[in-house]
Amino acid sequence: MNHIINNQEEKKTPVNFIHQIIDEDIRNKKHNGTVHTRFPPEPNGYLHIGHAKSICLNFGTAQKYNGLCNLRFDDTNPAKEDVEYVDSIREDVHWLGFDWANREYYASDYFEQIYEYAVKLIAKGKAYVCDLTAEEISINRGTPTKAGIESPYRNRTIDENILLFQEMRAGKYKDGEKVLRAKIDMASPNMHMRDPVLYRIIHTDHHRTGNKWCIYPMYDFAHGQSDSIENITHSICTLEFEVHRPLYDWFVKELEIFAPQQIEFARLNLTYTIMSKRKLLQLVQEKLVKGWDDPRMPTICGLRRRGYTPESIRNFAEIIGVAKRDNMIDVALLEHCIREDLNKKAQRVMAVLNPLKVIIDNYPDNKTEDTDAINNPEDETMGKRKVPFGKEIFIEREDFMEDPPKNYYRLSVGKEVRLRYAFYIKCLSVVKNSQGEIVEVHCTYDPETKGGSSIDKRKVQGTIHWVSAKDAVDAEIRLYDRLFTKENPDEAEEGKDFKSYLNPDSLKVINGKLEPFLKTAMAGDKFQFERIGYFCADKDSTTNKLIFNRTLTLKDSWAKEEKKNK
RNA sequence: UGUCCGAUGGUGUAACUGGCAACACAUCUGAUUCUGGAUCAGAAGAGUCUAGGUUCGAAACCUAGUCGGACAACCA
Repeated sequence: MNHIINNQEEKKTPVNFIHQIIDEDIRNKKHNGTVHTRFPPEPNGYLHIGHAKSICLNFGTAQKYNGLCNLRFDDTNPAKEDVEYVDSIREDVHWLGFDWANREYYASDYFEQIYEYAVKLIAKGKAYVCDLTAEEISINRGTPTKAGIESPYRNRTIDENILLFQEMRAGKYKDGEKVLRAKIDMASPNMHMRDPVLYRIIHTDHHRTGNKWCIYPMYDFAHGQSDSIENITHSICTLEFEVHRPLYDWFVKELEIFAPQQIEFARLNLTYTIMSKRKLLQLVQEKLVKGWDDPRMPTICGLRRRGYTPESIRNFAEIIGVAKRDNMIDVALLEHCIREDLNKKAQRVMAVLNPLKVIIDNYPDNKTEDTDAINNPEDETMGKRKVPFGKEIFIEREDFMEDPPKNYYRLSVGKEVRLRYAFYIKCLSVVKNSQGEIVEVHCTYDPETKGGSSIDKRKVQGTIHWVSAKDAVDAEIRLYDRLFTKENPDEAEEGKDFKSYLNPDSLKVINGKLEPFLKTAMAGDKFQFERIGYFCADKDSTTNKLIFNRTLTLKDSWAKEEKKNK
């Protein structure tokens, strides 16, 4: 029985093309049916939602096929890399919910082995030391439509090459003076096969190997070999490496080592978001955001601070699928994923962000009482709490209107609404200041409606949230919105760049009134402020100052309605 | 005037590998509701880039074209 259900479920979930390839490999008993993947970040920046897609794919694939997934740092360029990034990457992958046990590897762990591979290539007459400058090499490489020309150093003897390469390693030469190149084909239609550089000289300390090396392998000469050393069966990467695959395979063949299979998929693009590490770094360095973990950033740490859950991000990665065509996914889908998750989990609470004072004229002057509020209507096990009620309360300014449109359910003079979990109140009058702004609303309450329902079952159209003025807790609320105003900020018009489309309203800081339950909120705690949105306590909070980040608003069909009428 | 890759509703992903396009998001109705949330029911929206071909039958296979992307760091 169980079996049948599982089968049906499997049919329902579409199998992406990578898993189809793996299924086929397993059928053919390739690698004895085992699957071993890796997630290979370069520690030169923080991970973002695009990496999350890759992480979920690599670790998820290993899980699905009962295989393993390594975490491997691709640290072959000491000039750009740093331990700060290593630490953040570790933290983010863990937070997303994946574990690599003791399989934390570094390409730099393999430098000695990779060096030996290079020597082997030289010995086979398949690599040579070249004295051309970077610029000369670039010119000689030709263009995609024009063949390159061979380096004058291409035909050095094997012995000479071995010696020179040893000397490079020994530090005899300055940065840029010599490189080791593969000897392949300067006329290849694939630019990457035109005698690519294998090793370059960089006299810079490496975050792990210190000053042990002054020559470092290039990506192409390190990545595939690292995969091979780790017995990676399926080396999953993004589309731009597709043209590198012939070179990847060439090294494996010439070196006669274990052959992983490189498979490429399309990277994630999100509307109203930039994903380039370089551009994200620019936002941080130019202080256009407050750091890598600014809640507006698409970084994992930014999303975490914004209030996203790992589950929601994993679910998102699952839903968007994996394919080879370029894509631009609507952020609304990401937002749907977090709403769906938080709706099930978030503690409900009442908070007033734009307070308007309401005085209940017929409520006894010094009385206070508790009302019972449900913590999460989606999850009974979360129980109830007490919310204090009194003569003076705050309600949301938007929940009162002097001349409301016909389908306005909320409070206005002469109308009755329900205060959530408390009483029905009816508005009598308003008090205005000299500018004509409403400063107070006077109401009467019906003592027979405690808890929020009346004995006579009379209907009220609206239910609004409130906070007892006397008991309210003040808090700073950071209202975040999308960082860019343009769907694709990378597609800049003439004379503009992505920064021209930064949303000036991506952060608004206000002060709100919260129900006292929130007093003890800890950084990272997530709540639904009823009728407003999802919020989470920020790490900037202190014992005497609470700070909340808005993760996102609730869906608001009234706002939609209002927009339509305009 | 190169090589490689791709093209299915607004967006993304499917289609048991040849049997007349499904799911999710978004959109719009309606029901329901002590959150204008959630939930439930429903609607609209593509005939699969184009042209040929193979076939009883093509989104799928073949050919040509069109459009889009990647590739000319001593970056990854």
